[in-house]
Amino acid sequence: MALLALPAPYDFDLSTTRFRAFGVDFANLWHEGGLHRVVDGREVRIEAAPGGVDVDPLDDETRPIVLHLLGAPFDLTAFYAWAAPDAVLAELTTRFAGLRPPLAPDPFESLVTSITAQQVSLFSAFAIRNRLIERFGERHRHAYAFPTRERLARADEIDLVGLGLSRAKAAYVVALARSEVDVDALSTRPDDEVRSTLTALRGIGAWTAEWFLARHLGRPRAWPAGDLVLRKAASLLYGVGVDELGDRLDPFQNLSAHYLLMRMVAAT
DNA sequence: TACCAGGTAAAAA
DNA sequence: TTTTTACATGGT
Repeated sequence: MALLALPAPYDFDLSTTRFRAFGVDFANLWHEGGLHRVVDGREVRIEAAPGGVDVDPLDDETRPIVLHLLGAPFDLTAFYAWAAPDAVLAELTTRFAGLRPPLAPDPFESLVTSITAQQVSLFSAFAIRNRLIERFGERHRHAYAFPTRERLARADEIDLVGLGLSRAKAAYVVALARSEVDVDALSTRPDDEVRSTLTALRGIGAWTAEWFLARHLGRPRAWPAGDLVLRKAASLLYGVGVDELGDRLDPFQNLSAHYLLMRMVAAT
């Protein structure tokens, strides 16, 4: 076990809320106060520590992936300074100081996770996704490795329907796995090209493409305007439409979205 | 029991 | 071209 430093401020428990708030997450498993995830075939445990997190094992293989998982690329200092004049965000950046949104380490996993979350409640989505992970993923000591693209490419749509996906979503997932699209290559493409490439695929609309930009690539200006909770936040906290709010939050739409969502999850 | 939930594509108008 | 509908499960 070794210390992995993260830029201050960093609140590990707050930042990992997503992995617990909607039920158990088999791929990002909370166990005895730590986060367990399979990285390159090995289960890694991450727990809070002064100045960052303790990671076991920490080496050249796990370090860059864990840093990405924990949202290290985000510049919270610049965001907080920029947010100060905005009454809503000033309050949220104080209340949720150290919230660093996690980033999905794998592009295929990020897309499949979003597809399972389309339309249905996140409690429902997590339950269905866990069954998908259990059926097609690989179990380690505690956490599961998320199903690989190769494994899902060989899957039968009917089996995915049996796990609770709609017939349409089952077809989206299998077709995505079998497609020719190089999802890893998207990381070097500009936002608009990522959007157009992804939305050309069946089952991936603007909402899913935008969350890919936000939660996998960590692009600062990603703004899932179609998101139901963001729409509620725009109306409730700002009294404006979600598109107008997106313009107002430029160039920190992504971090703003995460702080607004945390506010909505935390209620009141 | 019904209805809604961090959408999307296809059908109908 | 714009509007409506089907979809599947979990929580309330």
